[in-house]
Amino acid sequence: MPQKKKTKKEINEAIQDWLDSYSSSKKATIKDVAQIAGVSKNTISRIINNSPLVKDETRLVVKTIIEKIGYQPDPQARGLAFRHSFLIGMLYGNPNPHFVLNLQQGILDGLDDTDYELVVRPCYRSNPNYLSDIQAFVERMKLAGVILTPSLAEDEALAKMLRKAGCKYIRISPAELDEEKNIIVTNDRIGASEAADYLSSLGHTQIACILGRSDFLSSKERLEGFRESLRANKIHLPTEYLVKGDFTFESGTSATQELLALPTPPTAIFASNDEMAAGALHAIRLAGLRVPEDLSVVGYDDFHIAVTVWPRLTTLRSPIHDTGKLAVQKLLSENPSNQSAFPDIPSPTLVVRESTSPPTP
Amino acid sequence: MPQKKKTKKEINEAIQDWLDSYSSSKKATIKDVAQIAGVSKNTISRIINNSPLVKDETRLVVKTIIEKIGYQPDPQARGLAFRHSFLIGMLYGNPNPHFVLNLQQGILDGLDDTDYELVVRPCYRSNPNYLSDIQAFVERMKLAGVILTPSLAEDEALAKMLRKAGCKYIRISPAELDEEKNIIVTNDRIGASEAADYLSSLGHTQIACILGRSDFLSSKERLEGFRESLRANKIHLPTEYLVKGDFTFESGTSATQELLALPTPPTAIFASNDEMAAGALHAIRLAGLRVPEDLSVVGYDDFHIAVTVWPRLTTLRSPIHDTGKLAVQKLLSENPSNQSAFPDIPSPTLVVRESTSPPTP
DNA sequence: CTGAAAGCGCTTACAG
DNA sequence: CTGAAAGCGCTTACAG
Repeated sequence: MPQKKKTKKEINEAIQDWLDSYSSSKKATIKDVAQIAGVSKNTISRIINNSPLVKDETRLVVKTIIEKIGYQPDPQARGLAFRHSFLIGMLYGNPNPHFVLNLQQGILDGLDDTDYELVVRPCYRSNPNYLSDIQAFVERMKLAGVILTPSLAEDEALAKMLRKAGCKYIRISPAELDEEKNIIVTNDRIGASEAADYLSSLGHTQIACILGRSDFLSSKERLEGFRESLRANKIHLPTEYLVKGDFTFESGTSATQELLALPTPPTAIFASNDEMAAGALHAIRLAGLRVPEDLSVVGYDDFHIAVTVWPRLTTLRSPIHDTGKLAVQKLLSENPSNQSAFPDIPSPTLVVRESTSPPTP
Repeated sequence: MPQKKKTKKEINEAIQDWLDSYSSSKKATIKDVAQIAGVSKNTISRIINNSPLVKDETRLVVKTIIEKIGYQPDPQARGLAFRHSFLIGMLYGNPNPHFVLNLQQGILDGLDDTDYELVVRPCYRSNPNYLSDIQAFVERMKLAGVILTPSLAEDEALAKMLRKAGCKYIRISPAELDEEKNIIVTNDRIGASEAADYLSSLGHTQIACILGRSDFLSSKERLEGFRESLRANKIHLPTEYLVKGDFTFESGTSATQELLALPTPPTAIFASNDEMAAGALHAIRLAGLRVPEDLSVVGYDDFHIAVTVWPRLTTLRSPIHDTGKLAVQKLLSENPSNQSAFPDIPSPTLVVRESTSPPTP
C-alpha cells in the first residue's frame, strides 16, 4: 500500500481523522494502525510480538499511533492464528478459600503486564469424569498452560494427561515429583521441622502431632519434617503422640481430646494446619486447661483464623502469593529449566504469637 | 460438496477413517465434521448454535458424528466471528475470601453446560486507573458480560461505563440501584431486621449495633434493617448504641470495648458481620464477661469463622452461592427482565447457635 | 432446509 | 527490514 514513507505530519493527520470518525463506535484493528502508519499489517504484527526485525524508527512511530488511538490487539484473533489462547488455567481442588484466593491473587499479579488472563476451574478428583473433563477443557480452550494446586498437583495421571495433550503445566507441591521446569516445591517439610525445633527450643520434650488428610502430600511432608526435628533434637516420639486429623476444625478438636486422654498427655501440640490448631484450642478449653500455660499449640499456614482465635496461634507462614506469581513466570517463560532464573520459593517462616510458651514444670 | 446424500454406512466409514488417521494428533474442526457428514460447514454451524433451520434427521446424524469424533467448537474462532468472546468476567473488590470464593463457585456452577468460561479480576477502587483499566479489559477481552460484587456493584460510574461500552453486567447489591435486568438484590435489610427481631424476641431491650465500612452499602442497609426492627418492636435505641466498625475483627473488638465502657452497656450486640462479632467475643472475654450469659452476640454472613469461635455465633446466612448462579443465568438470558423467570433471591436465614440467650435479669 | 463466498482480526511462511 | 497472500476455525448475509 505505502508508495512512499508517510511524513510525521501526514501520520498525525491520519490519527486525527481516525479519532474523529471512529473512536467512540468501533475499536481499532491492526488494519487501522497499518493504514495510519502507512505500513503493512505484517509490520504491526511484528511490533506487537516484539520481533527484532523492525526498524527502530518504524517501531517508535507505530507505538505512538497504537498509544494514541488506543489500539489493543484482539486476543481471540491472535489466539486463532497462534493455535493457542492467551488464557492460562488455575485448576484447584483445595478446600481452603484463603489458600485458593491467595494463590489466585499471586497468579493474577504474575499475569499483570502479560498478554494472558486467568480462567479458573475447580476440579474434584472424586468426579468419575475428572480427567476427561479437564482434558476436554484444556483442549477446547487451547490453554497456554495450567497451574495445579495441591492436591491435584500430586496426581500423576493428571500430569501425564496434560503432557500428552501438549499442555504446559506447573505443579505446586510440597515434594519434588516432577522435572524442575514443571514444579514449584513448597518446603512443607522444612516448615514443620521449624515448628518442632521451636517447641523443643522452648524446652518441650513431650510433643504431639495432629496429622492432616492422608490424600494430601503436605500431611506426609509435614509429619516427616516434624519427625526429623524430634530425631535431631533427641526427643522421643511415642506412637500415641501421632494422631490422625483431616485438616478440619472438628478433627483438631477430637484429635486433641484423644491426646488429653493419654496417661501422659503431651505438653505441646503441632497441628498440621491452623484449622486443626484452632480445634485443638477448643478441645483444650473444654477440658478446662489453659493455652499456653498447660499446653502449647502450633499451627501451620498462618491463615486468618490464626489471629481470630484466642490465644492467637504461633504458626508457619508460607509465601503462597509469591508461589502463585512464580508459577506464572515459570509457566510463561521460554526457558523454565533455568534454575538461576527461578530461585526456589523461600521456606515458611515461623510466626510466634501467644499459643506457645515453655512448659510449666 | 455433497453430490448426493451419504448413507449411514458411508458416514460410519468416514468416521472410522477419521479416527484412524487423525484422532491423537489433530483436533477435529468444523470442516472435518462437515466432510464426514457430507454437508456444508453452514449446517454444522447451525447445529452448534441450535438453529431451528435444520432437518431433524441431519441434526441427529451430525450430533452423532460430533460425539464420536469428539469435536468441540473452537471458542476463539466462534468468538472472532461473533464479535464477542465466550468469556464472562467476575470483577471483585470484596476483601473476604469466603464471600468471593462462594460466589465464584456459584458463578462457575451457573456456567456449567453453557459455552462460557469465567475469567476473574480483582479491582481496587483506590487505583487511579480503576475505571479505564476495567474498560480496557472488557473491550480487549470482548467479554460477553461481567458480574459485579459489592462494593464495586455500587459504583454508578462503573455501571455507566459498562453501559457505554456495550457490556452486559449484573450488579450484586443489597439495594435496588439499577434496572431489574441488571441487578440481583441481596436483602441485607431483611436479614438485619431478623437479627434484631430475634434478639428482641429473646427479651433484650438494650441492643447495640456495630456498623460496617461506610463505603459498603451493606453497612447502611443492615443498619437500616436493625433500626426498623427496633422501631417495630418499640425498643429505644440510644445513639451510643450505634458504634462504628469496618468489618474487621479488630474493629469489632474496639467497638465492643466502647460499648462495655458505657454507663448502661447493652445486653446484646448485633455486629454487621461475623468477623466483627468474633472481635466482640474477644473483647467481652478480655473484660471478664461471658457470652451469652452476660451479653448476647449476633453476627452476619455465617462464614467459617462463625463456627470456629467460642461460643459459636448466632448469625445470618446469605445464599451467596445461589446468588452467583442466578447472576449467570440472568446475564446469559436473552430476556433478563422477565421477572417470573428470575425469582428474587431468598432472604438470609437466621442460624441460631450458642452466642445468644435471653438476658439475665 | 441447505450451501458458496466473504469476513472476523490476527500470524506465518515466502519472497524480496 | 518490509509486504502480498493464504490461513487459523468459525458465522453471516445472500441466494436458492
